Amino acid sequence: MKQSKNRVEELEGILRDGGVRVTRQRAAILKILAEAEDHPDASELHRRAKEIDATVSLSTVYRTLSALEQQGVVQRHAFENATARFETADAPHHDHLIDIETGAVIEFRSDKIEQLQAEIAAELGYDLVRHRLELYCRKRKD
Amino acid sequence: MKQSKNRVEELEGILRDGGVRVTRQRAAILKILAEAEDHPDASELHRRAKEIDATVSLSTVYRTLSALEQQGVVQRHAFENATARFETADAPHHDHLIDIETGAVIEFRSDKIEQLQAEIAAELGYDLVRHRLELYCRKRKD
DNA sequence: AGCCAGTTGCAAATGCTTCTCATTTGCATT
DNA sequence: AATGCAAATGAGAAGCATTTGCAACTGGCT
Ligand SMILES: [Mn+2]
Ligand SMILES: [Mn+2]
Ligand SMILES: [Zn+2]
Ligand SMILES: [Zn+2]
Repeated sequence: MKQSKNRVEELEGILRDGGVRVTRQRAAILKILAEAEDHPDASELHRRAKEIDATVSLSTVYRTLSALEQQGVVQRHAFENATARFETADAPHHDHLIDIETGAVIEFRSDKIEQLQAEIAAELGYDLVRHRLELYCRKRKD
Repeated sequence: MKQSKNRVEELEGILRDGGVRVTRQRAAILKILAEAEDHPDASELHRRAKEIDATVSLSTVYRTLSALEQQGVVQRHAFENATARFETADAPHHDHLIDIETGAVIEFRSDKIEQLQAEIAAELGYDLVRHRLELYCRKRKD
């Protein structure tokens, strides 16, 4: 709670510095994003944001998410046949494992894979700018 | 040319065996798919298929692609903000590098990465069913 | 307090993909 | 070769997530 408040102020600062106004609606969306521990989509964020400020419209959620994405504050994910999902970009880079039975999203990180990807790109004459790695899995039956 | 003809007949056989009728339209779409050396989207496949059979409709392209996908004959890819792209599933598994400047798609395969992915899933208590790995790159300036 | 470009809500538009339905067709059977 | 019928087709409508146009509002700076 304390930290998420600081987080929100930090995010608001980033916006202001980027010449973006911190409106009532954006403050609500930022708070929701900072508090989120999952990977909500726009309509879920809208539902949550309305609890703070009932006037927030879905358009503004989308517009704000796009703005935050451009500022590098938020990351957008497009998992297999699903609507776009979002998370704040404060945590260090990680990839996702999706439980194809429940839809649960689990984060992981493999430095080896990260390195191999850069090597592959280099071998092909490219610089790796970003990547997408998603593991679609089923819980192991033991 | 010779091989692609055989490939088409092979594909038609797979369809027939799966209880799917081989229509004029589907034959055209299969031929186009077998000949394709890139990763065309539905509308591009439609454009190409019409050169063989002008009556093919975009609806049928989509319907046929879905059918072929279910039969495991075709694979669908959803690259970053782009329409779905397709390729036949006869080649061994590989992942893709996308040139973010030109849109070019380059195929690659890393057995190390493939193995690491399975290991990561296992460590988290899951069986890896399928995955998606895309490298978004820029050509190296030397 | 006053200004004004940035922001908003709403509704309409967008773009890809899927669906509906009347009509046609593949193909197994005579 | 003719028949029967479920599967497949074309055309357009519908679906759905996301974006956009616009008139009204407002954050943040004088
Ligand atoms: Mn995450
Ligand atoms: Mn490929
Ligand atoms: Zn990664
Ligand atoms: Zn792979």
